[in-house]
Amino acid sequence: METFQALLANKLSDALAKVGLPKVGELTPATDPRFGDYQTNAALVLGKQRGESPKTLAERILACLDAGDICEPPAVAGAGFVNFTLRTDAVERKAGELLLDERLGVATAESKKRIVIDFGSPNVAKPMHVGHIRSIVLGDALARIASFLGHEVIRDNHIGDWGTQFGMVIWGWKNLLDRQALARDPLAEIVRIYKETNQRATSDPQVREACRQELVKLQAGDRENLDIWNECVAFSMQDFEHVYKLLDIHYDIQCGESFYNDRLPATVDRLLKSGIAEISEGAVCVFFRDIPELTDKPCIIRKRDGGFNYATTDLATVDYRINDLKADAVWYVVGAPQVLHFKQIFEIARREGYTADFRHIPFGSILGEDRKLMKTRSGENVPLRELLEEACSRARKIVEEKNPDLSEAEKIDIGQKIGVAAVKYADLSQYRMTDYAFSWDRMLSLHGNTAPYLQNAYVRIRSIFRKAVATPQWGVEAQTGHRPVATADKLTFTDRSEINLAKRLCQFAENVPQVLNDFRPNILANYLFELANSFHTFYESCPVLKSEEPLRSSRLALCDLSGRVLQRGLDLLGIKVPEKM
RNA sequence: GCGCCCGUAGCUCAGCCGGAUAGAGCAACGGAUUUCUAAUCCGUAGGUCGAGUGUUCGAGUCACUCCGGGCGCGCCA
Repeated sequence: METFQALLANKLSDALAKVGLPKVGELTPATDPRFGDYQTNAALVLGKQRGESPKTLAERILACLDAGDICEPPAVAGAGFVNFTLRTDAVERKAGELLLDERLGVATAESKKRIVIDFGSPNVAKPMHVGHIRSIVLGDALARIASFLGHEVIRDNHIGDWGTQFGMVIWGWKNLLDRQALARDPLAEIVRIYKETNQRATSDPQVREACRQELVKLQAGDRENLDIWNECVAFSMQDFEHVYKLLDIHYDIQCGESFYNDRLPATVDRLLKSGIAEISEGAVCVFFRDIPELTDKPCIIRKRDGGFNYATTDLATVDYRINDLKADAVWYVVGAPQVLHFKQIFEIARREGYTADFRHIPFGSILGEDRKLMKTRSGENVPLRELLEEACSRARKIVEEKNPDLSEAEKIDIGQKIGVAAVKYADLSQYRMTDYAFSWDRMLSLHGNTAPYLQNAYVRIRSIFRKAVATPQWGVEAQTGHRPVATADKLTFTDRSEINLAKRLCQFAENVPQVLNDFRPNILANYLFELANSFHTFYESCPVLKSEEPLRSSRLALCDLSGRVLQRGLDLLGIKVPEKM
C-alpha cells in the first residue's frame, strides 16, 4: 500500500516525463492547511534551472498530471507552487484499507540491513542515573522502529565492566566492606566502598598504589580478585535488570568491555603492523594528519605503561561487530561529548577497510530546574531507579484523584504505565541534541504534548468500545483477544474533524520511516501528539455511539484506527497504553 | 589555542534535506459540559528567529564573521 505522498510523487514524475522535463523538486506535505494537503516546488526548481516562468511551467505540468482519482484539481499558487487537496472519497477508501492492514500502511524498508545498536551502557559498581536515560530510551525507540521497518536489529549493552575503577572497588572490598550492608543493599554498599576508596586514593599515594596493584592483579587473572569482580558484576546486573524491567527494555547481547579484554593486544598489533598506528612518546597512537580538525588530536590506543584504554576496546568492538556479528550498520547512542572520540574510531575503522555504516547518534544533557546538569541537592547524580519510582508514585496519586473508583491494583498498574511513559515521552518528544530541562509538572501534565495526553486519547477510544461491545449489531464485533475491531464496508466522512482525523491517520506511514533519516523519534512523537489532538477534536464534535448509521460505523472505524495507530506509534517509542486511567 | 553543539513568544520546545504571511504546548485572558472519561475542546493575545554580511526567485534553515551559553581536545571512560 502506497502513501498519498508516494502516489502523488509518482504521478508528478509521470507528468514531468510526459512534458519532457527532468524529475526535480520534491512533493511534501503542505506547510499550511490553506495550501491543501500536499505541495510541490518542482516548477520553481525548473524555472530556476531553465530561466523560464515557474507559473507557466506549473501549468504545463498540470496539463499532463493525471491525479483526478485521489485529489481535487490541483492549483498553482504563490510563485509557482502546485497545491494538492485530497478528495474525501479517496481518504475514505484509504482509511478502509488501513483498517484491514496490520502494519497500518507502513511499508518495510527497501534494503534490509543488520544493525547493531549500542545503547545504555551503564557502568558496573556505579548506580544508573538520569544521565543514562536518554541513551536507553532513544536507543530502544530506534531499535523498535528499525525492526518494525524490517531491519534485523541486534541490541547490544556495552557495559562498563572492566575499567580502572575496579582497582578501587577491589581494594575497598578487601579493606572496607561491611558484609551486613552488602546483604541489605549490595549495590549501595559497593558504591559506598568505591567512593570511600576513591577519596582515600586522592589524598593517600599509598592507597592509590595499592589500588593500582589490585587492578594489575585482576588483569593478570588473579583468582581472588576475579571472584570479587564477578560478584560485583553480578550485583550490578541485578540492579540494571530491575530498571530494565521497569522501563520495558531488553537486550539481545550484553558484551561489556571485559568481553573484549583478550582481543586488545591483537587489535593494537594489527594496527601497528598495517602502519595505521605508530609509537609516539612511548604510547601507541593513531594520527590524522590529513584531516584538518583532527591533526592535533591523535587517538591513543595503548598507553605508555602498556595498558589499554577505551579507544582500544572500542576498536576491538568494531572488529567483533563487523567480523563476527556481520553487521551492515552500527549505531552508537552515546552523548554528544563523545563526538570527537567516535570521529576518530570511525576514521580508524575506515582505514582498516571497514565499509559498514557507522553512526554516532549524539544527544544533549538533562538539566535540572536550575538549568544546570541535573543533580540531587547534595550534588550527586540522581539514581535512575529512584527517579522512575517517583514518576510512578506521582502518576499514581494523580490517578487516585481523577479516578478514585479504580481498584488498588489497577491504580498501581496505571500509575506505572503513566509514570514511565511520562519520563520516556518527555525525552523522546524533544529533538535529541537539545539539552532538556527536567520537570515533573510538565511531563505529568494532562495538557499539552505529554504522554498522559496521548494515553488519554487511547483511553477514551477504549471506553467507547467497552460500551459498544454490548451492542454488536451496531457494526462492532467482539474478536478474540481484548480488541473489538470496527468494520465498515464503506466509510463516510462528512464532518471537518472526521476528514482531518482520517487524513492524519493516513500520514502515519509517511512519518514512521522519516524517524531514521536523522534518528529523530521526536518526529513520530510530534505526529502522535497531532493525531491525539485531531482525535480529541473529532471526539468533541462527533458523537459516535449515539449517531445513526452509516455514520456510526464510520466513526467507530475512525476510533478503531486511531486507537491502533496511537497504540502502535507509542509502542514504537517504547510506551505502553492503559485501558483506563 | 583548536574543534563540536546550542541560541526561535514571558517559560518549555518544534521547524530533517533552503520554500508561501515562522508554529505548538505551558502560563495569561475569554468561551463551551443534562453528552461515548472536561484528564477535553474552541477562541484571543503574545516574535527585529542572538547580531551582521553574503549566496538566490526565495534564508530560522546554507557560507563567513562576531556576541552569548555549554562541552570536548596524548596516556580517565
